[in-house]
Amino acid sequence: MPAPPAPHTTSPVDAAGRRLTTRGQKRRAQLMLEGARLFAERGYHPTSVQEIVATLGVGKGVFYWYFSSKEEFFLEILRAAQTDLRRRQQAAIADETDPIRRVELGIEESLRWFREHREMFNLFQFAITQEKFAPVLRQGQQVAVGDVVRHVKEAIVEGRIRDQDPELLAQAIVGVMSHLARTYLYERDESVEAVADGAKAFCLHGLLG
Amino acid sequence: MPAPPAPHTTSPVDAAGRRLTTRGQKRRAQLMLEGARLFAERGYHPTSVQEIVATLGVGKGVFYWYFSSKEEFFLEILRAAQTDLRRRQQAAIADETDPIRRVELGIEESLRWFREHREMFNLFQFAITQEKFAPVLRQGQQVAVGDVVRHVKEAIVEGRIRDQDPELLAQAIVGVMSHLARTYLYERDESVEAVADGAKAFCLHGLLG
Amino acid sequence: MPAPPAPHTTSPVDAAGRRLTTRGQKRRAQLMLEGARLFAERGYHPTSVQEIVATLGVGKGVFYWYFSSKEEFFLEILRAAQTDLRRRQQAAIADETDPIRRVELGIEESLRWFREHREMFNLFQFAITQEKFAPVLRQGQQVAVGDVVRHVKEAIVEGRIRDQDPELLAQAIVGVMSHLARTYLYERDESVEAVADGAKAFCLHGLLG
Amino acid sequence: MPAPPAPHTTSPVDAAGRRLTTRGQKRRAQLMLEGARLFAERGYHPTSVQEIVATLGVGKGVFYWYFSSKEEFFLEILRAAQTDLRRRQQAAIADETDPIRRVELGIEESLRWFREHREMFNLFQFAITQEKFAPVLRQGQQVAVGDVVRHVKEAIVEGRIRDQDPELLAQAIVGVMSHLARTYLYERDESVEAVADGAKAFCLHGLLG
DNA sequence: AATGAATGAGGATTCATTCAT
DNA sequence: AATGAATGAATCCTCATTCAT
Repeated sequence: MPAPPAPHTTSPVDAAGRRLTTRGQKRRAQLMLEGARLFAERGYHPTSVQEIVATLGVGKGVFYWYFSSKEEFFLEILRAAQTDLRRRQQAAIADETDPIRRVELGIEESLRWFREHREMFNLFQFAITQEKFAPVLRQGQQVAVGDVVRHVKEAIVEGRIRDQDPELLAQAIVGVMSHLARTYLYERDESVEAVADGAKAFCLHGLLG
Repeated sequence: MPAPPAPHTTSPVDAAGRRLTTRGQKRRAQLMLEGARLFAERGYHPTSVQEIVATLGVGKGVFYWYFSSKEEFFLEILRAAQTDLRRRQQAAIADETDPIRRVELGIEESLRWFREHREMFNLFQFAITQEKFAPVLRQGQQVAVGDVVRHVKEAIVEGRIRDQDPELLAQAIVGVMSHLARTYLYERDESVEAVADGAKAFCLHGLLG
Repeated sequence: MPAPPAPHTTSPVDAAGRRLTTRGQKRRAQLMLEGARLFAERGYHPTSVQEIVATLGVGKGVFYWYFSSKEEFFLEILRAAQTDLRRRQQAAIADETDPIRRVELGIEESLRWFREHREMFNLFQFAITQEKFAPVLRQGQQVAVGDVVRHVKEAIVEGRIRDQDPELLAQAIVGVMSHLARTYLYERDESVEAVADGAKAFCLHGLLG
Repeated sequence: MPAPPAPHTTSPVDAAGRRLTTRGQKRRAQLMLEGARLFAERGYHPTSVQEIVATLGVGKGVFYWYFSSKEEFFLEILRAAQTDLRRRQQAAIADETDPIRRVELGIEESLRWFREHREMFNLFQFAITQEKFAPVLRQGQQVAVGDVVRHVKEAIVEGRIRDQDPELLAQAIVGVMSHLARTYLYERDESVEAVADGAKAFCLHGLLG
């Protein structure tokens, strides 16, 4: 199966929708990086636009040149992160044909990504609780679940997984992964491999298996 | 095994630590109920103290008579909810001696509680993302995990569960439960029983079992 | 010259003008004492009625039983202090016939009183700057100046003081006294005697004398 | 003796420490002028930031663009006034070599300054009673006293003033001056010259001289 | 005489956003 | 593209005062 085409990402634009120069793209990216960091550290509401631009040593005008509002800015961060995470997952399983291995590789790569993007975990978790942001999050998660569902279905067809609701299984996997990521990756700073092994074992065999 | 004594909850006090009259206790509870509802609906930061008291038709001073700050108020809500959830879990498993059944009953009862207290789910989720509130949440979750760990250990001793890190197993269960609660209980409004069955099956047997 | 009759102090009343029981008088005095202390320590505005009653461990109702408002309460404190100071000055000079000695004794006794009532100094100073309270203060100071003026006039008649505006001299004396009290009595904690000697020397001879 | 160089005043900055444009400096000065006026008229606490900005017809944000807090704003006013007063005193005595004349010129010029800056007198008086502001005031007063002390010492060396504690003398002079300023300059609206003459006479000769 | 509870106007401060330059 | 300045609604919280009991 060929790797799916890279998701069509719209090229970065300013608040008025104009395409950006190279320098402009750098600024925009800088803002999003810094914003994600600060939002993760202190929360969305407690972080002011002022703080974000001050950290970069620029004026407030810059922010509103690139983003139409704080809310849109945050959404943009969420979207970009989801896109990036998905790309990484896809790349990780591209060469694997065994559906169960694909699930395992997906878990591993996801944990690796979350390890590298600590900030985003809290941001996702927060976003899901706010009506304004939840839709974007849900959509992204649905995509991720959809990916897993495909593998699970394949494995059910092959008779390697009991015949159950594939989506429920996929959701459960996502639940295990994200909770273990928070607990072991962030709170206890354990290695991706250790956590991934635990997650894979539990997801495949449960308590009794 | 006798039901454990109800945890000694300190009697409600006002912002200055004075004990409350019956009327006062009622007001305090009213505020917390309404506060939880509003925080869940619109978020902690977007909900103002003004809105909370306005909903009850009382003056702003009332709020600060009972709570020293909005932050403390929120913490109080979190603590009370955790205490209540735990009480319910304990009560549900009190008469069961089989450790694996205990885990199952715990899952069921937790989902039932979350179904009845929709508001609290989002609140917990949000709280865990904010440094100010996370400690309280983590502590409560640690207690819950500790409960599960005890059952799992027992079952490992009895040779009914493979010998693995009991805490990791417990954490995975919590992860499954909370993610399924969000997805199926809240977003899709399914029945507690259906979700509980799915959760139990996954937790006990995993994908392959 | 006979000692003037003790100033007719109206007997203490509650906020509605009713005469007080012995116990009531004690409470009232307690409140004023504590209020003066707190007002001096943190300022009039920054000190809340709540704090005053809390220090005495009583409810807010008590305060409003005895005083009709915070403002009136403060005025009452000022009046009582002025009355007390004057009584002490009068008593100190009662037996002295030499007008210049009388001025000296007045300076000494005033400094002694201020030493014993540190709180009141700041309160007076503050009150004089607020339009609401200044009239009471001015009136009290005018009385004090009037006392000195009488002695000075007498001394001028006797030819012992140069013929100048007696009030200006009296005011100057008051200025010296209060500034030296602040600087040496409070800020540097020197003895009443030392400060009094300095004040007397300066007031009698000036720089050149 | 050449006039000392004007004290190096740091150029005005906004609340975050950034240097200001010409327009910004004007605004900042405007705010301080208006603030001093209002604080003097109604007191520090009874005057709200809202009132200050409303008087200038600007938004509340303007205030916090230039000053980090109401407290800091007040301190800034105090500091600026003290600096200005000192500059005037220095300028007034620059060309005079006789130490006693210097004291006299200092008294005169100070009274003139206070006449022109009625607002500041009350502000100083108030500030000295509040722990938050007193340090700044005391420091300024210490500088003023130090100036006088120098002249007095010189005069003592020349044998023109009796050998006494020069600082006590200086403090007494300050006391006379400020009390007479309040009484005659403000309450009775007399001329600077008349008050200055009275003050000088008293300070040089005292009652008896 | 006294308390706990309530009121609600008002205070300092923040902050997303806009605008002139 | 970017800045400094400005806006003003909204926020949390305080506090003098009142009231029912």
